[in-house]
Amino acid sequence: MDRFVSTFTNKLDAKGRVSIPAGFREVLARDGYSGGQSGGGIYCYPALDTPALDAGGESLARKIDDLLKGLSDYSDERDQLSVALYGDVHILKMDGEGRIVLPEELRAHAKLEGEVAFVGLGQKFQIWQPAAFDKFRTEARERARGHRRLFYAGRRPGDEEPQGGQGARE
Amino acid sequence: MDRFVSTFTNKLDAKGRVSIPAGFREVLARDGYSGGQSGGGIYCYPALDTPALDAGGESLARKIDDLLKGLSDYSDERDQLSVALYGDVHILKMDGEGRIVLPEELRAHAKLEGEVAFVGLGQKFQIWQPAAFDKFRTEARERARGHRRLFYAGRRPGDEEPQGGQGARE
DNA sequence: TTAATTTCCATTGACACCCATAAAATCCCA
DNA sequence: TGGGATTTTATGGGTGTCAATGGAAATTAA
Repeated sequence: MDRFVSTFTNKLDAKGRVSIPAGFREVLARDGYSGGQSGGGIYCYPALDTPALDAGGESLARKIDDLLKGLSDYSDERDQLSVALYGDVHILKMDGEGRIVLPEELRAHAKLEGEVAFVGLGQKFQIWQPAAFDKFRTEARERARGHRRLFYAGRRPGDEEPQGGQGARE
Repeated sequence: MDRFVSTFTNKLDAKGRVSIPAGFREVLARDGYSGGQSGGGIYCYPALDTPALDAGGESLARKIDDLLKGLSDYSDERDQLSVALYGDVHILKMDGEGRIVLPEELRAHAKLEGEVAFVGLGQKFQIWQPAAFDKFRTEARERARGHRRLFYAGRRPGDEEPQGGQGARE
């Protein structure tokens, strides 16, 4: 696996620790995660538009860099984005059991307590309060339904989806 | 065989396991299935519009990737679509006997218990509760009959339904 | 020293892996 | 071409392993 996929719910203990799903740990390892001082760690920061946390490894960090490079050096826009993207970033490292500690600031933004949901989004993953995520997911599905029309535009009706009906039988 | 065709019904055991039809396993193997960590596994997620599961191999995964590539990186829209497309995906791997374990979330969406039907749809396949699929299939036929006039009016004769006959039967 | 982390160890339970059996399909040869 | 022999599938169940979790010990900070 080389991208974050699927959703897992783990427990946040009294010390603020939570296990990173084993599958995500593998992706992070491939992405150049190094617990050691030199490099990596997990990049984690409050999502801009939702009560969730964005998180990922080196490739996510590089991506943010690239995004900023595109903006001229002394623009207001760049400054604002820099603050928004870098200012709240926390670099988390895993303990021997693959757990991280979520700092208070991050927990507060996503209103985390008790249980947290890890949601794979391909190149990065998000951390949600499970109930909030359920709601968000429902809306996301609605919208995906709408977008599907775009995806399949230009195809012949009945292509791809089985709705055409005469699918297989035995 | 290089695509999923026909319908097979297998048993879901007490551990939530079910055998993938041997024919489908072959297609998956060709599609680059690799039990190993690096690559594939079977991609499986709740269908958007029906109480069924969509499933397939690498080519299905790539298809999802392609859909997301078109979206700008840090848009809210992308996050939502990512959730709908990646967040619900489960990566299932087969055991030595060619079985997969269906997680509770997936079983719930399709109301699976006891027996499950594997329905080949060419590039991917679906997993249904057998009774629900029967019902769906007959209703789909009704609808198809009703709409056919609209769809194909004015077309060249012989341009019949897209999926029409070649839908495998067994 | 007291509080707060971080590291280490123990428990639990889910799941991957292994072997066994039954049913079905395929082969093969008289 | 019929039917026994062989191989493949499907399915059931035992068991070892690892992920997730809880808590103690050790280290650092204040």
